[in-house]
Amino acid sequence: MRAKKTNTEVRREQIAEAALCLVAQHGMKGLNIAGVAHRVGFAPSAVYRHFNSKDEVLDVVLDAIQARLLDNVQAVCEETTDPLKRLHRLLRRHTRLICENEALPRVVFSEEVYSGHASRQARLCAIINSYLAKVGAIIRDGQRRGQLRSGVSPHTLSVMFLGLIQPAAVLWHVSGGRFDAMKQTEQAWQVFGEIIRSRRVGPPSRDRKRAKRTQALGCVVSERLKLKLNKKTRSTI
Amino acid sequence: MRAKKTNTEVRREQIAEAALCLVAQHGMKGLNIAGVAHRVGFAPSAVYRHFNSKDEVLDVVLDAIQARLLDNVQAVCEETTDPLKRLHRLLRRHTRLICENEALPRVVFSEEVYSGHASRQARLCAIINSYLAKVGAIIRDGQRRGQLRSGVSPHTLSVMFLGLIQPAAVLWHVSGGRFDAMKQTEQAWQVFGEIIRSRRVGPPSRDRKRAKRTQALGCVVSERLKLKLNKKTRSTI
DNA sequence: CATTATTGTGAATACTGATTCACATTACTC
DNA sequence: GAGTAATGTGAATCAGTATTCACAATAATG
Repeated sequence: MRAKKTNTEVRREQIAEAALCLVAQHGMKGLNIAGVAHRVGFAPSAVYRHFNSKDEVLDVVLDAIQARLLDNVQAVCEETTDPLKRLHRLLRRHTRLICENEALPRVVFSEEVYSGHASRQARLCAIINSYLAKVGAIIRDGQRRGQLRSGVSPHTLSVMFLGLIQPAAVLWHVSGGRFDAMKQTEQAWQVFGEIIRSRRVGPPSRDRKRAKRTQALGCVVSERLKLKLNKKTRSTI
Repeated sequence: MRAKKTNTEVRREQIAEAALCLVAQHGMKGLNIAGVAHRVGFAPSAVYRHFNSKDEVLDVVLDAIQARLLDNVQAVCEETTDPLKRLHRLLRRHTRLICENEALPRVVFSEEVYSGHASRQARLCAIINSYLAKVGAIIRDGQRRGQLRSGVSPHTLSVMFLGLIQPAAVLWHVSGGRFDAMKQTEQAWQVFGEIIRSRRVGPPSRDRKRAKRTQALGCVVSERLKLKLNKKTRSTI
């Protein structure tokens, strides 16, 4: 039974989808031309009508991953304008995305992307940075509007934001789903959210007369610490 | 020139070291029997005098990684008894460990460990959990001694602690060392340290008469939040 | 309908890497 | 020093997988 002749654009999408699916099920070692072809309903050699090499298939897989990550940011930005809510929702979305698509971490951390091919590693770096930039923009916006604490660079905070998700995702993954990543990130958010909320800056505790709080959960940070943080604010990336 | 006959115990260590070195230089794909043998000064087939399979080589590599991680914890525990200092130093050590040994993330996130072989994935899970348990013990100790805030489970905080390191390490790695992971974790520590320091628990801000701070950088957390966090405190892992 | 470009197929190729094995050499034991 | 167990070697085997190619079928075009 010969496969029906189908337009290349359609085939490319089918192949990308099949690839993601295979990775989710069997990891990157399951991402072979024969497997992809079989899943599409192909002979292996047919793949080469639509891609020049396996590497090109991986490239479109990365495209798909980038799209999903950035779509999440856009979605939360459309859902609400409150920076805290945006971050909270993004946290949830991101966690869910990773837990529901095992393919993502598998591709990202695969030899071929994470530490193999230099050009793809650079692409991954660019993807992460574009994501961090968008998260950073949300944070910066919140700082300007006075809803998020200033005194810590948005970039540092955006990396910390990522740090809420990553270990939870890793644990979820290596525990075979037994670790509750959503619960962990939710609890971590309570702690993290507490510290990124804006608060009045007060003097050290010896002189606490001027320390006034404007938020129910406000914290006090010393001027000294604030300066210290500001000095180190620019990352080299 | 024939390699000198050497005791199996010595050979096993040499092979494990060679494997780690190869992974650091060329990633997991560089970890092949021929490469290991060449680095030891062997013929490939000689490896099988000391290991039954490549899988067993990977197992001792995991042993080595586990040892390095846990050694760091023990080291900081011997350096100081102050929980905050312990965590801070562990953060530095861990970051340095990962940045100086690219092999670690490459092995941990490799297909063979992270998502391939189920038994090795379980071992990785056990390794991470033993690490988290030790970090959690430091935190619990600090809570009991009143130096770290209570109201958040040590486990949640230990995962967050890991979250300070992981994204920094990932960025350092994919940026080819251009991202300054030490700087990032140091800045993140300033923020994180601020929130895990102990503070007196006060009522919501409406009734702030009872809110007293015992620390210069103390923050106030509502009873409501504290209860909420306590409820979710036990992880399922 | 005839032509042509596109797409699909199966076999063949080439390469990589783990593993085995019969045999050689060396250290150790008595 | 003879015998034995441990270790090293080179060649061969086996399996998997990307890739190519000559040819077949099909859709599109005129």
